[in-house]
Amino acid sequence: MKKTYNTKPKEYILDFLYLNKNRRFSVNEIYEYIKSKDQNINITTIYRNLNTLQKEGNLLKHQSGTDNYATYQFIENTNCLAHFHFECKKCGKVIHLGAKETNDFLKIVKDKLFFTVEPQNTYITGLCINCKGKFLDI
Amino acid sequence: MKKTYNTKPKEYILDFLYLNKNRRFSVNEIYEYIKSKDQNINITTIYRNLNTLQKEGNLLKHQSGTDNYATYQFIENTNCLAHFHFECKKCGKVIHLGAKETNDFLKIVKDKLFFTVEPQNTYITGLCINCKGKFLDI
DNA sequence: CAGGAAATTGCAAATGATTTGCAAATTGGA
DNA sequence: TCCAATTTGCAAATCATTTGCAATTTCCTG
Repeated sequence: MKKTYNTKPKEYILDFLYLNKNRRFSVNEIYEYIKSKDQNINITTIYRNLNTLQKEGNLLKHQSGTDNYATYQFIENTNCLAHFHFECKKCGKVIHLGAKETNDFLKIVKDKLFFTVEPQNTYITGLCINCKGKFLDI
Repeated sequence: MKKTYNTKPKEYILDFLYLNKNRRFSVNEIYEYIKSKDQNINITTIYRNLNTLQKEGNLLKHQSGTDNYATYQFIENTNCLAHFHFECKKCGKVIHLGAKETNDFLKIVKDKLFFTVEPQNTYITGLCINCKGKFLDI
């Protein structure tokens, strides 16, 4: 097992993650956040730490078809193996569907299509109740 | 309305698309395909044509969190407004869930979570019956 | 079927996010 | 306090994708 050391860059990065649970953010957002705290941390360090966190399974990495940069997402609830997630494409809010409703649906998918879904990785986008109606530009 | 001209590069690109409906492919795959036909077409031209097709709504663009290149997908069935799609992450096969099952599920999502999904844009990944069991490297 | 405007292509260079090499600095246990 | 292992910062490299521009192609019109 590899040793790990606690450092100031890591600390600031984790601060950001805990302040921004469950929503997507870019590397640059972290960079600006840390700069706003008057800390001078190299963006390479942020990339490296995020990659490590992702490999350890603590962070999801997304890449949209339109933006040319990745976004990351720190999931609060680690007990997400058994349900779907819905993410509002406007505000980024993540909503967890109950395990029963998820499983009822997945059973239908499996029986009809012989298709096996891994719901922990499944984010379905749409609009939450607050943003619906406000959001016009597709 | 902008005019369009038919050209040899376009022709080869469309050939590829029709031969590879419903599965993800990379720009480089098209490039290699056209080279294998002894045609010399600049990769920039492929990029430009795919971008146009995407803007016209005839092509989906995906970007995974791990690969650092985009993939595209040419959807055969244009009547996909009312159902979910399941895509096998190994072979890329796309399966269409029936409209009834889709709507039953979306009704539950809306009633319970007040969340509105747009199913035509929803691709849920997992494993199809053929690939399940063969696929080990997460 | 020749002329010409508009679209498209090819090429080279630019862009921009992300990664890598390496030396210097930091961490935390002995 | 010492030291091996890890982590950081910096600069340069990488690599997919985009852009500028001149040359070529398309196809409509007379």
